[in-house]
Amino acid sequence: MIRNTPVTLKFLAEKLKMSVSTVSKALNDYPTINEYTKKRVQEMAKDLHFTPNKSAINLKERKSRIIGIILPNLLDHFFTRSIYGVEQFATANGYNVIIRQTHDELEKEIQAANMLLKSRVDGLIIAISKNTQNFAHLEQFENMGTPVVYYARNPSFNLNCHKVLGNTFQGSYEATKFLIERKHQKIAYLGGPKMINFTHERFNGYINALKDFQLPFAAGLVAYTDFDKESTITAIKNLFSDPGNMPTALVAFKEPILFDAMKYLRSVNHPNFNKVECIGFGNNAFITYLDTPPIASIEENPEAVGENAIKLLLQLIDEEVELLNYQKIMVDCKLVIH
Amino acid sequence: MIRNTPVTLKFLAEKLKMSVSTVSKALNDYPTINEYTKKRVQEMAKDLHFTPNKSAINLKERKSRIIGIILPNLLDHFFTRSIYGVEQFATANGYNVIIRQTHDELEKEIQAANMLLKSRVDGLIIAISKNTQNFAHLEQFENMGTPVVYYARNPSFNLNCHKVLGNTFQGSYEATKFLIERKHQKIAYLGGPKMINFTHERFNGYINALKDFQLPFAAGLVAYTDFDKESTITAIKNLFSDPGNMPTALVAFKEPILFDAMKYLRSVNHPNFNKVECIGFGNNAFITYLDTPPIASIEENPEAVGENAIKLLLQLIDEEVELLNYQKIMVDCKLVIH
DNA sequence: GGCGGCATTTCAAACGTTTGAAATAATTGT
DNA sequence: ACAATTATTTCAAACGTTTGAAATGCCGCC
Repeated sequence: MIRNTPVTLKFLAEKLKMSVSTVSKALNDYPTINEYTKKRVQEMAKDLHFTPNKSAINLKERKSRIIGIILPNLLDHFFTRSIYGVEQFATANGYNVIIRQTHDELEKEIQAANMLLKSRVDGLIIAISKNTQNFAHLEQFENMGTPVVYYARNPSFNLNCHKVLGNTFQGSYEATKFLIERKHQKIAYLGGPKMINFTHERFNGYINALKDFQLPFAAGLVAYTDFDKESTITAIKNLFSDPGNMPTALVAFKEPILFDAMKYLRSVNHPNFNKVECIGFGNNAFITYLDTPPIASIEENPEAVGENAIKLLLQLIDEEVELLNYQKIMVDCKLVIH
Repeated sequence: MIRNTPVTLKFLAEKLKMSVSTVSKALNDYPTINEYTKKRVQEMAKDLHFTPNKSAINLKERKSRIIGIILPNLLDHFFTRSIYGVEQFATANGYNVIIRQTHDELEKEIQAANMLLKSRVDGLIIAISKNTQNFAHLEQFENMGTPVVYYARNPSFNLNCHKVLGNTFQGSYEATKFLIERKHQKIAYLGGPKMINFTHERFNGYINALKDFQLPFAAGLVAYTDFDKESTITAIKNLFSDPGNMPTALVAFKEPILFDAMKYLRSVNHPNFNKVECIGFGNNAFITYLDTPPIASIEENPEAVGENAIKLLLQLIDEEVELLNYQKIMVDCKLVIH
């Protein structure tokens, strides 16, 4: 049986022949309400399956108890895992989470931002798309006093904002150092899209490790891919083209890229294939199923990144942290040896 | 600069020295409003970055333009991919999506359902947890006239409800048939948790294919796992324990399970290891990176499942389909040969 | 019997929007 | 010039909740 008249406070009040405010206060356990009245109201509410209307409460309280999260996609394990951290902590604190994917398209990001703005989310967590250079659609939030935490992807440096990021420099450094300690002399770096800041930070980690251990840098040992298979193969061809400068190890921007690269090397029966020791960012769960897994992975701890982001956001919402007192939180990576 | 007074219709009205209703109607392009007035209002709204308050609109319109999704988790590629279908279609129709994970715990499912009920979602799409036997927490929605679409996981048969499911029987049948046509005589079936209806439907597909092609059924060729590695290994040990009844092919409930199984067989150097031809449900993108991939995969088309679910839900919301006219939509699987 | 004081309930406004009905202003025709 | 018509704007109520202030009822006490 479907109920036509919705069960509202008013409806309960009429049934019980008392005022709306009494009902409201009884349900919210006000001390001025008579115990017996409370019991009557609460029983009736239960019997009729009363559920407070959140829209009304939100309107009254000028908040939505919703936090928005904008990210490139959910197929990338980093983001999926990061959401785990966010969702768990958010729901434990009574917040719902609206997730919007951008597929790395600025247009979709703007659309999502506008929709979430209208929905009056209490806060926003965002991993910007790789094309985001202009932040007007995100600054709107702060103009309205809605806190925004940038996470996972680093916006351009001149933007003042709250950030929670993987310490990608450190991860890259450790991986390179690890390979150096294994006596590699020619370590290649396969970067991601140049639009993503991490590409350069990881490069810096790589280059700094080389420097610290007095290894020479060779431009021929660095190449970039745009995530798609084609450009990865082009990049890997370039890296392994100079017979006098053949890499024996590789640090890759991301594991799926690394796997594409390894697969290509194997498919062309590259003479050095099983000598090359590889490390990629990610530590994908599927690695255990590979016959020839990379020697190690850089575990980025996405759950911790997500958790730090939501924790900071909730502090900003509760004004435990000043909105303009910009925070930067770095989550260290961990080298996992397979 | 953070604005203290929120930009509301009232605020605009005061600035423009006109009534709230004129402003509202101007922004909604009412024909009775003077063109010049409209222009003035719209410009002012733009200048002051007016964004209508959704909570207020929701309250007025008695809807939220939010649809809820409850599912076990986001790490399973099936669900992640299914969300893609839902989200795309939902946002194209002006709906936001709130996703809640249950981690297959009934308690969390109930919690999520109650929260979404309070939030007055306009509709719910749910893949029930493996422990869901009682549906009281979900029937509340229909009592309020909020449509619910069960998807991906099949609730118990005596529940009258809208369903969008993968045609798991057909997928299982095709896979088995394929293996039979490759002249296998001893085909094993590795099922999932017995609490999940699909486990049995897939078994039926398997058994029917055997029957149709006059292959005998052997109880020793069937085993079940509970998703975790340990029980998978126990199951696979059982399947491959009888030397007189050694399987030469395997249909598995899900690919990660299959990979665990294959890995185990390889690790113990099982004599039959590279003779066994395997097929699992999923068609995981990762397969391309395996050195010894399964011979084929059952592609479940999760995006299509999600898309059908949201399409049906929107039709129910728009009352294009009667709420009590229960629909059952089956999405066929496709055998993908590697 | 009237009154202070307490317990309990109700009033009324507010949150920001929408919308049919009513009011007002502008225009037309005669 | 004035009613009749049309164009435009405003009023007022509603959506469902919360909450401080005001009202009511009840008790004992002198």
